[in-house]
Formats: sequence, C-alpha cells, structure tokens
Amino acid sequence: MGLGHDPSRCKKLIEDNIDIEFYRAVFDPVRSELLVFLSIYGEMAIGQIAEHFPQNRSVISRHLDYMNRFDIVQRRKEGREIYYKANQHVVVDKFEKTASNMKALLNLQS
Amino acid sequence: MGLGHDPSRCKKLIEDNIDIEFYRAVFDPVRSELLVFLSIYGEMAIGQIAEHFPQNRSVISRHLDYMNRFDIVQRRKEGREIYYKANQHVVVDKFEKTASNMKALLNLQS
DNA sequence: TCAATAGGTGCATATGTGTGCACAAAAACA
DNA sequence: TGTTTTTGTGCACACATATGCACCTATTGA
Repeated sequence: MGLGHDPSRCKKLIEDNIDIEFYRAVFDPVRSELLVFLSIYGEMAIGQIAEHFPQNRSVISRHLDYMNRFDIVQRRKEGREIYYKANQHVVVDKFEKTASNMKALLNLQS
Repeated sequence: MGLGHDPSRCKKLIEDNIDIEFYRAVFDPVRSELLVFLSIYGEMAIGQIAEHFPQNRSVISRHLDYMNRFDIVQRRKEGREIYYKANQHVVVDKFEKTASNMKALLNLQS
C-alpha cells in the first residue's frame, strides 16, 4: 500500500552500510577456516596450507585468491611460491564498523 | 608439516565464536532487504510485505520463515494473517558479539 | 455449506558455486 | 635446454538454494 516504499531504497541502505560481498567471502566454511588457520600459524605458502586441508590444492588457491580480492588475506610472491597471511586488522575493523552501522541502520524505525 | 594442526581445531574455534548459519541467513540479498524493510516499516503481514518485493509471495514467506528460525525476525499470528517484525536487538547484539569474538579470535597469533 | 482470502508446501527449474582433475604457466635448478 | 616444483586455469560435475507455479490447508464471513 502507500508506504512510499522505493524498492531501491533498502538496497541502497544495505549497500552503504553492509559490505555483503565481503561477508559472503568470510562466511564460507572453508574460507573462514583458512582465515583462522592463517591467524594462528602466520604467513604460509599455498602448498603448505593445502596440506592441512582436505580440499585439493587448486581449491585452496582459489579460496585464497577470492579472499585476497577483499583484503581478507594478503599475498606475497617469493620465487615460485605465493605466501598468504591473514589481514586481521582489516577483518576486525570491518566487523566493528558493520556492527556500528547495523545498530544505526536497524534503529531507524521511521 | 609438523604444525600439530588438528583439522577440527579451527572448525571448533569458528563454531564457538561465529554463528555462520545466522550470518548466511542475514547476508542474502533478499533477506537483508527484508530485514531493513521491516526495521523501517515495523510489523507487517506477509501479503503486504510481498507487495513491495518483486519475488513471489511464497518466496517471501519462505525467506521470513527462514529468518525466524534464527530469531532475526519475530512472527505473530492473528486470524488468517501472519505478522512479522524485525528483531533489531537480537541482530545488533549478535553483530557486536561477533565483532568482539573476531577481535579475540584473530589476535591469537600463537 | 460455500466462497473468498491468507499463508504453507511439493515440485520442477534455473542459477550459483564448491570441488577435483588435467594441463598450462612460471620459476628454480642441473 | 630439459626437469622439477609451485601455482594458476579451463572444464565438467555435484550440490545447494532461490524462484515461481500449482495446489493444499486454515480462517473468515455470507
């Protein structure tokens, strides 16, 4: 009815306050495990990381590349090897920012 | 190599600190839009909500039922109609708790 | 009882994406 | 150059899930 609801209004509010793509990258079972793994053990090359996961090395490579696009992890090349490490501060900052944004967003109540 | 990495260790750490299922319920394009929509317009019946979304009414019904299982929204029956409203405090509390958990979790650095 | 309305469910379909395999590309080394 | 090692990629496949339609149940009211 006449709520004057613009379908794109909610979408824009969400896009401005929640980085959905970022969280879809984090909240995957394997990727979140990779993030915690790297936070615990520090920098490590892909092959070595993959040894500790049941998935194929190419799968781990793709997951890490995917997370790298969102700055969740950081990559560094050295010779033939690609080293990854967790970007803890980026992740924690994003979580804290989103929590703050959500609080403001959901209390609109207009 | 000999990191003494128990594959189930990271999994358990994540499960204890992050409610992945909850966030998979929130970070869906339509469901997050429903959450913000209900936060703005308050309590509303399914049919009325569906009028403001391009998806079929049955789809909206399923999304709301899904979110209700995680306490993201709250349902109330009145006659033939089912009214939903956003559970803002539950969502905000969860975000703040998770941000806090993530900060502790990612700073393990052991 | 019958009709109308609101919501739930079974089903098929489309789409996204996680996965592994095979192979290519790049780099180190003999 | 040729070989080995490490990583990236194309491809097919499996699986999860979002979607819409048709139909069902439940409730209201004539």
